[in-house]
Amino acid sequence: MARLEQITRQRLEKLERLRGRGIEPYPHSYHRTHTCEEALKLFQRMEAGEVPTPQELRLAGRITSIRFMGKIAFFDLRDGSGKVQLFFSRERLGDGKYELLRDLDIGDIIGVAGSLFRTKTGEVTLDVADFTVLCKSLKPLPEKWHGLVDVEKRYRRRYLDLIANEETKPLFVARSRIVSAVREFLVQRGFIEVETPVLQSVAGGALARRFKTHHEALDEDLYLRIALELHLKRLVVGGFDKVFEIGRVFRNEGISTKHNPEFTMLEVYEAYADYSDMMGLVEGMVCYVARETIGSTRVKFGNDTIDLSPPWRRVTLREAVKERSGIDFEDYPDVDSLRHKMEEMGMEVDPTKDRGRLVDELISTFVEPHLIQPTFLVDYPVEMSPLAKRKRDNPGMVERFELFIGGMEVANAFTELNDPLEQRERFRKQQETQTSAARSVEDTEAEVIDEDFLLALEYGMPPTGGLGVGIDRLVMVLCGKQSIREVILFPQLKTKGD
RNA sequence: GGGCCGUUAGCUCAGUCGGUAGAGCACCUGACUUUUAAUCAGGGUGUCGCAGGUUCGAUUCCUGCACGGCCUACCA
Repeated sequence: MARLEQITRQRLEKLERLRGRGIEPYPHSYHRTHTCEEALKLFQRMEAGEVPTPQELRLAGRITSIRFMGKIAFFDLRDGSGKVQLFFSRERLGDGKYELLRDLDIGDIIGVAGSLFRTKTGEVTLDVADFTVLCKSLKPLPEKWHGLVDVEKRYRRRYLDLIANEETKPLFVARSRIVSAVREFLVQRGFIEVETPVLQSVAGGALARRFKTHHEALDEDLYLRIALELHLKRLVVGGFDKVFEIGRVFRNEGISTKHNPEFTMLEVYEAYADYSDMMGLVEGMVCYVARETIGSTRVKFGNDTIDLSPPWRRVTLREAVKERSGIDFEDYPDVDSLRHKMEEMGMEVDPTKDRGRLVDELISTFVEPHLIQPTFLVDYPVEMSPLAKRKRDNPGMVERFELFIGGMEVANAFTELNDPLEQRERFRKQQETQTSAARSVEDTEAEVIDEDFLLALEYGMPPTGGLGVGIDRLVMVLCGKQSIREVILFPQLKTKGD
């Protein structure tokens, strides 16, 4: 700490020295003519004789390296686009201005004006005729060679990670392009993007512990949404036949390499479609996004290479579970028999879990870790899926699939249940099992049935296919990152006082 | 919630079989007109995560705590 204080003190002294010479270290603006990248490209074109040699360029950026050599000096200047080397000479700048360089540090932001040339070693460099301090930095940057390694600091001070580690910024640029490509794909197909409330009096559409908040003026408890589903379906009722939303949802559950309390979800609804159509849609979308962003449908993920080119493997949930665990859950039609079977196999089974949750446990224990290549698990038991329509030929099952890639659930889709009476009944059953499942204390008030949603269904929702995609996980797959924190700029960490 | 591991200078890391620490980068002083991990000569700047315990003495051993990582659990 003392070292840091000392460095800050030294920099404050430099700051005062600059002020003493009538230089404002934090001016309001600087009008650059080019970015670093543009400048380098321009010079190549100049050398090729395509454009005339310009008189003067103005660049601005952060100093990332300083090499003094007596009467000359080389700095590296970095902006959002790239890096350009700067050349300063006492001869050109004059004694007074050249001496000012001594009060600059790595990390300071400056504007420079000058002309480009190639050094002896061939690097395109700006011969600086004048420079302007744009921001004096008071803290030393992480070391240039190793960058910032400390994972906790990388997440808590992402700005330092972005400055110090070259690979961080491109990753988040890639994330941005992935989201754009998703949007493009859907918009091209006639889907309309909408925004629905984050603050909800009934947080439905999924079963997860909610974040609670309070609106003062209304004097009403509200919850952060845990899914986009119920509001988007209201819009389908209202005539948005093809609609989607990309938005943050919030789940008050554990944090892990695959879970962040707030994460980005895409939900798509298409009237007159069913889950098979959604399968084709997500297959096409992921493939399109991969080609548009990483330029390939093959991607390295840990020790595996994932091949995203369609068609993807489709296997029924029942077969997958049977294959991996040896249990055919159709043979155990009620909770007790299934639980006994699982206990027989030496699994520790939570006695409050209903049959749907037991099946879910079989999936996550036996099946999910093996689904590295894109795989659709198809046809789920009705107990696990209160918002999905029953299969045409098997009323115990629903038309639903989950998409797994890299051992993670990446998407979930179903043929939406649009029978308002059955929907009410399913909610009611869900509420029963849930209260008996002894949820956590703050959740004992359990899920209230969303009456307004049911009312909407009573007006009539066309047959509809719905799809949800975990955008963060999709980014993980496409960028080959095994922790969700690597693809979220500011992942949730515990507050640390210091 | 449980298990394992980590926390030493601004950054990246050594180290002390228990005698209060050291290297590179960064930083400070000086030299240097084509450097680019510049080089050369000097300079060590630290609550060794926090709190207890054992001990003549703890950064080191023990216990607890905090934060983080991985695993596990939880998780429609």
